[in-house]
Amino acid sequence: MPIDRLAALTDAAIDVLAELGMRGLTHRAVDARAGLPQGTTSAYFRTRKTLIEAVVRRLADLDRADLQAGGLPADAASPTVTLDDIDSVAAGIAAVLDRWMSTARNRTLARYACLLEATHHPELRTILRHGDASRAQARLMLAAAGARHPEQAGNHLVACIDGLVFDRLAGAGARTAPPAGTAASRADLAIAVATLLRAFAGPSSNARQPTA
Amino acid sequence: MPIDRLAALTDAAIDVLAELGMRGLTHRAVDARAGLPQGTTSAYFRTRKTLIEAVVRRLADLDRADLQAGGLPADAASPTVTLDDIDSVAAGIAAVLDRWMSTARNRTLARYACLLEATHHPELRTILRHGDASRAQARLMLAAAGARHPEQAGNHLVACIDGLVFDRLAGAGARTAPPAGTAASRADLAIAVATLLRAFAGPSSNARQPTA
DNA sequence: TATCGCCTTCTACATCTGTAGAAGGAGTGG
DNA sequence: CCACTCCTTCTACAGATGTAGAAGGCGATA
Repeated sequence: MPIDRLAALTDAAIDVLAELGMRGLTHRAVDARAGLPQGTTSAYFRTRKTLIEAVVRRLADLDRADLQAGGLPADAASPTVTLDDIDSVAAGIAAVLDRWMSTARNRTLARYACLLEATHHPELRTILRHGDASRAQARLMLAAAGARHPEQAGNHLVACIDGLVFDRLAGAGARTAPPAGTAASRADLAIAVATLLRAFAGPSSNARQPTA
Repeated sequence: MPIDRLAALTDAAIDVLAELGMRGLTHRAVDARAGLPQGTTSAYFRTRKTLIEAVVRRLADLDRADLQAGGLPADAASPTVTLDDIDSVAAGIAAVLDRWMSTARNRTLARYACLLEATHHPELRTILRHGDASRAQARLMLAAAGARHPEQAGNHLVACIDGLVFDRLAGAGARTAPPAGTAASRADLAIAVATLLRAFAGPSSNARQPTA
């Protein structure tokens, strides 16, 4: 099983997923998209489930590589990023997000499709731990900044940032927000992210703790 | 075309969509779910596209009804809600969100599936203006609270709140956050929403404006 | 009551999809 | 040169799916 063949197939599958949706993800569609003869995908992934699992695994791998390339340690063992200059941190995060929405648009859309799929296929959830590394980073950042409940605040922060991305890709933001890949998009995102960082790092996020 | 029959079919379709995903949404599956004889859905919605459009329309209708029942004016002509007591406003919003994730879970999941679908079917986007009313409300609230760029801040706010919901339904929050429908869930959501309201209403969200 | 129109239900069928296995071919070791 | 193995490609086929139209039933109207 040549590894480049597998990568080509799973990458094609990710594109198909992004462009045709979960419904369009078929063995034959992946063959066509990859420019490989019919039957190839079926030979490598005998069942559809294995195909989807391969996609999910590949998404996780690509995300990990992405994080490392962006300078953030994926294992979160070393807290490199601090909140000394919130605006520059926000700008960095905004740049990553903007790439997710432009260059890596298909990958991001495919990930959302898989997240939705994991809702009724729990076995995907163990692989698709999207954002786990980001979450760990966020926790460390917020803890270092003095947040009183960094775990909770980190979860909220990452969920909100994800919401910004989803909104621009699939929600109303697709109409209203500046188009991805532009400086305006990054600026708008940076404003939102900076606001979030300040909010969740500051004392206002510690007003109360859930009582139950 | 009896209206109750149509409603039964589209409601069943929403359930199918939430439980089986876009791939499982077939005429026959809707028949089965609705407990109606095979061929019924096919008779009412000759093509699959009309079925999906009916689902999207129904989702929009249900959302509108939901907002009105919740006391928020759907047309946003009258700004009833102010930010005088942020915590109580946040608690109210949290209650609505928690209902979306428990009682109305299927509907919410179906909406996300349709949003993703609208990515490659633009004609759905005109119908599925999810959150438009909420956005208008948010703008008014933030403007009344003195935000400098209420339009932008409102968009960010609604996107973030949606992110909180999506995270709990399909993301990591499904594992980490307190289960929907409980007081703990509402409390946790209320903390996050209050933080967001304070952040986007306050001056910190007005640090800069996109330059382009 | 007979006829008509409409709503419902059933059936047909071409196409698509998932999955398995056969056929072909290139490289390797004897 | 032959046999063997593995990878690739092709073909088969059962079942699902989208869609159209026929058959059946039921109330209204003359």
